[in-house]
Amino acid sequence: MDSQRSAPVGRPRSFDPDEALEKAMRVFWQNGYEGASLPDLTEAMGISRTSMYAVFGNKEELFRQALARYADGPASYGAEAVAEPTARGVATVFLHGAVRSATLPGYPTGCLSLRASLIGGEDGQGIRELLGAWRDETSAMLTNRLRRAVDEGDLPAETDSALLARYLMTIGNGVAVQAAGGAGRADLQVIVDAVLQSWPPVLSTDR
Amino acid sequence: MDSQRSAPVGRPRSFDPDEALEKAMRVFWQNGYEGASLPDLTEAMGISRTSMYAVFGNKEELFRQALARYADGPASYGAEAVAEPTARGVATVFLHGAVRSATLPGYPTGCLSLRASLIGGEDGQGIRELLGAWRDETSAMLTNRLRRAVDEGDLPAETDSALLARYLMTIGNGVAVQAAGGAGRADLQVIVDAVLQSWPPVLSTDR
DNA sequence: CCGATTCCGCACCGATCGATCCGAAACTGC
DNA sequence: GCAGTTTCGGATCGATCGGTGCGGAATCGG
Repeated sequence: MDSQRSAPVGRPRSFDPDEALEKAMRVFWQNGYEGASLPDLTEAMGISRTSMYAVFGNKEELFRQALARYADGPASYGAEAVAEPTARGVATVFLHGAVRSATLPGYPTGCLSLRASLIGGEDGQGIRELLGAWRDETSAMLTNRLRRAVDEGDLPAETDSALLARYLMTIGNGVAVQAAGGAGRADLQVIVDAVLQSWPPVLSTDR
Repeated sequence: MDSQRSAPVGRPRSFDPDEALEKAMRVFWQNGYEGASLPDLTEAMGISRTSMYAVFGNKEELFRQALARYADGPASYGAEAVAEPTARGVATVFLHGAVRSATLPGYPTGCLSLRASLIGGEDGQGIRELLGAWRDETSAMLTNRLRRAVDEGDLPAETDSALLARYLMTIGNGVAVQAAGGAGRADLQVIVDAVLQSWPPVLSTDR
């Protein structure tokens, strides 16, 4: 309804919140949640401490919005993957997206949520819950999509779709860690191609 | 030479350094390097702040020794793997070891070095170098072993042993992340078995 | 020009970090 | 018993953390 406030009088905002959020995302991506200090963030965003609190509330809320931007941007390959018409396409887009996202030129390597989640401390509990929820959401999205593939006959009837989703996320996580450790895009591309070569994997529970 | 000091007179040590190091390792494993505070560590070790500094020097040195204990204990599967007579055995022991180590009952889930490495901050630089060195050491160990397998005809002649080692570490890292996220041992076991089902993987650089 | 509004720089808060220092208690060999 | 040595709890240090409050500069509508 009211896209404009009641009385927008006074000094206008001198910076672009979207651009500031982009910078904040990169800092969190690079340093993790607790590793990114307020001076780090505000300096990168080009705004003062005061403005950050006025616009975003606090550090945790800033991270929430940065994560949302991350999920819609560099990490949108999950949503892209489930839109593929075949299960093989889902796996291909997902793993290729993981490689591309973890080795984006001009961005930190690896995965933002991974760098931010593997932290201790009691204050980071809300952050861990947030990241856990996002991870579970991705997992559920993949699981549902793969189950549909089973129903459609695109995957063997005995396929455990949840386990197969976990399989994909395991490879994706490994790719992210490797990228954070300095692995190049070409190497990781070859690795996920090798994984995709044996699709679908034989996830036999019995041994 | 002199296994005993010159004049061991005075109050004897009232705690077992080895046992204390074990406790410290668990705390680091659970909370990461920066996430483990001095009170956390000393309380778990059952010793005072003073004693910790007297015995280990500082927090970073304590972590070094805890990591060494980790590498010789729960994470010794890397060394065990390269002792296998076949490349398939190497991969099997490595991946099964990764699963077992990441889901040890009574221990934190996941991988100590992963939890400790993915942190920012400027003070953690020495820690990151230490963990990077250990990772590179493992990588080199696997690479050399796989190269030997190529020389012995145990793997195809055109195999890129370094890339194949990276392939194994990628899966292992993914397993560690999944375990840290709550994945159970049985699921991860099935996943790595599926990976091993297509051994050796087709790591074709050309597409 | 003027009041209103919003920005920013800066000082400040309590809490926690790793690290150090000190006095008292505990145990050794003589 | 007596010195010598080491342990321990606790106070303390400087630095940094996330978060807040304040005053001045800048920019709007009127």
